[in-house]
Amino acid sequence: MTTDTPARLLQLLSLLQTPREWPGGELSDRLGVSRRTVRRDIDRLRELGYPVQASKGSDGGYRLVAGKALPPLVLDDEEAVAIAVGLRAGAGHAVEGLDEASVRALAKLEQVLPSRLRRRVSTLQAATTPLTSGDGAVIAPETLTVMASAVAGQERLRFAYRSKDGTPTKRLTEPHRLVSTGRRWYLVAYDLDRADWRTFRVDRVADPFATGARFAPRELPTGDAAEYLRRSMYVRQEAYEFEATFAAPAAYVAARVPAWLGTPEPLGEDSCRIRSSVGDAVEWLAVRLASVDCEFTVQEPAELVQRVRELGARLSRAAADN
Amino acid sequence: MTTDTPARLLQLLSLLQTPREWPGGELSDRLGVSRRTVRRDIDRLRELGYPVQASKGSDGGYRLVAGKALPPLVLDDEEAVAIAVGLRAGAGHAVEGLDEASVRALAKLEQVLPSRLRRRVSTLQAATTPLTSGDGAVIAPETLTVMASAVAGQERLRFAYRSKDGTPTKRLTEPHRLVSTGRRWYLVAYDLDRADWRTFRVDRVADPFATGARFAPRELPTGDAAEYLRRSMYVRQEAYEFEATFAAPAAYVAARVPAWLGTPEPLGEDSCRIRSSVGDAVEWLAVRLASVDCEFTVQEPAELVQRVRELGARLSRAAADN
DNA sequence: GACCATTAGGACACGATCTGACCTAATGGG
DNA sequence: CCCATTAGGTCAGATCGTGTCCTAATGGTC
Repeated sequence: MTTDTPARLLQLLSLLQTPREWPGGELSDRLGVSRRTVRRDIDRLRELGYPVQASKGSDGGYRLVAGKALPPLVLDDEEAVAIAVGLRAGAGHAVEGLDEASVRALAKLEQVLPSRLRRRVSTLQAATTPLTSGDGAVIAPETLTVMASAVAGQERLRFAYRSKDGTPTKRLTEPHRLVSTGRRWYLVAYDLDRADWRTFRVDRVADPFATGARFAPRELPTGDAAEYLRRSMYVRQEAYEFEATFAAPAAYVAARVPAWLGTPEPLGEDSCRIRSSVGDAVEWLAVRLASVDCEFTVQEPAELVQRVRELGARLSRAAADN
Repeated sequence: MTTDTPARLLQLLSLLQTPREWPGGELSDRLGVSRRTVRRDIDRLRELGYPVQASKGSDGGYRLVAGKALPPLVLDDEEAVAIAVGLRAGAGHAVEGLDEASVRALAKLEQVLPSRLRRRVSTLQAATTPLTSGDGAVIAPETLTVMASAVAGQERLRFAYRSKDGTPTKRLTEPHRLVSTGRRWYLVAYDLDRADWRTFRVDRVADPFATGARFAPRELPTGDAAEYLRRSMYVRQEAYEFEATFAAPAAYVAARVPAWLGTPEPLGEDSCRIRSSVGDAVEWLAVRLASVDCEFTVQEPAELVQRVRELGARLSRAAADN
């Protein structure tokens, strides 16, 4: 009665998202309108493109099914927190090509997340393994979401940056795009003080802050942000070539190794090899190989071999002592 | 013009969820109504509880900020896929107390996920490390979501179950609740053939299928599903006690170990100890300890010590060969 | 087969609501 | 100071939504 039609439609949408059948009578009770109006509302939703499936007969009812477009998701508190925590935990090591969308979704969610839920998210998140790039470079999820919002909103971004040799600087930028390379995050931005394009490693960024000042997007000289990043990476030669052989079928190994690490090529029935290039996360790679749970050998690089040897010795000490 | 008011409100809500400022003029253009109507719509949203912040002056505009309640999330395709993949990946090892909500959110999302996106999700998900309970027991995310839907919709659930000694059986149940114990998933359900309550390990379930037949919820004899599970677990005595000492500050270790594994207690400036009980995931625990990246020793149980020793020897071989 | 539940939708009348076109006021930035 | 923005009042007319009647069709159960 007092609630108007649009509000009722939203409420109806949220009810229908519960995975169960709703008889018209129950809906009309909940919404406080007549059955006829409920039918009309369902019609309206259908016209809007949300496919409401109806089953006739006794214990029939309405139910929202998969359609062409995704309806607005109506989440309860716990579900929202679960998604936020899940995305934060996964933000660093998500599937290739999906991490940017993941951060965008997180930014969208956190933009409207009530503060009480925000507190719960950060408490729970503290209980999880922190977001590390593999070699201990920790990225706060807030950093990523603030940056993603600034990119989307075309707002200038101010932050502190620790350059490669460790000297701290302050930057004022026009953020262009956030790019992830499997394990590391980069910001491609126009540096206003230096009057040129730069790429920044996100794990070296501190206290990012959207100034609120809008800017008109510039044309990136190379065209694509990912390609621009690849070029500037290429100059720095950040990759190691590595090679490891496993005494197990390729499928077995593939299932236990993240895809961006490379695809195992079969060397026979019970043996396969991965050769690929990887960033400088040699420490982390050793542990990852150990978790495959089969015999293996490492060929290159020397650093990795050395690291595996050390880890083996450490484990032997751990078991021998006491 | 042709779109009616509720549709326009939903559209407006989706526009405002982009993290940027929207001037009234642009909104009125996009929505195809007059500026005055946009103002009125904004008013309506505010009355519905969605806090729309407005900034005056040139380049001011509207923006949706965090309020008391969570507005319906309007996601684009990529964001939806990112969330689905993220939740699937995290469903097995989510933070304690959040996994059930996480699965619920996933079920809600997948219920309305268009089929083209569903395909993308499963492709991408295949590229990720599969969902394992730590000791190789793999759970398909579909299994969890089908079960969650059946629980929520009070529909009977039919599935194949591999009992402890490996014999396959078929079950017809009234699913009551899905419970996660940090690393393993259980379904508490009323088994119709056996006419009694049972708990099922989800990793032993195959081909779950909601029959569509509704049922009236029964009273669980013990009251709480989690408590019921705990009792039937207690009988089976599934836990090992373990103890490990690290040559690093407690904070350092805490940051590199999942919280459910236990909290490190400081033993001095540069040393700490974790003692806790854990399921039967000894193989996996050894790798996890190795990833802490500091010297450590393992005291108990004997299986874990043995496992660490083996892993050390394997790594030494891996580095020595070639 | 009969019966009962459900969804589906037409017709109509009354009232509520929505919209656009005018106003004026207030505010922030350059 | 000027220009952009948001904010809101008022009014007339059209539009829309609602509840109360109908009737039809369908699926399950006894």
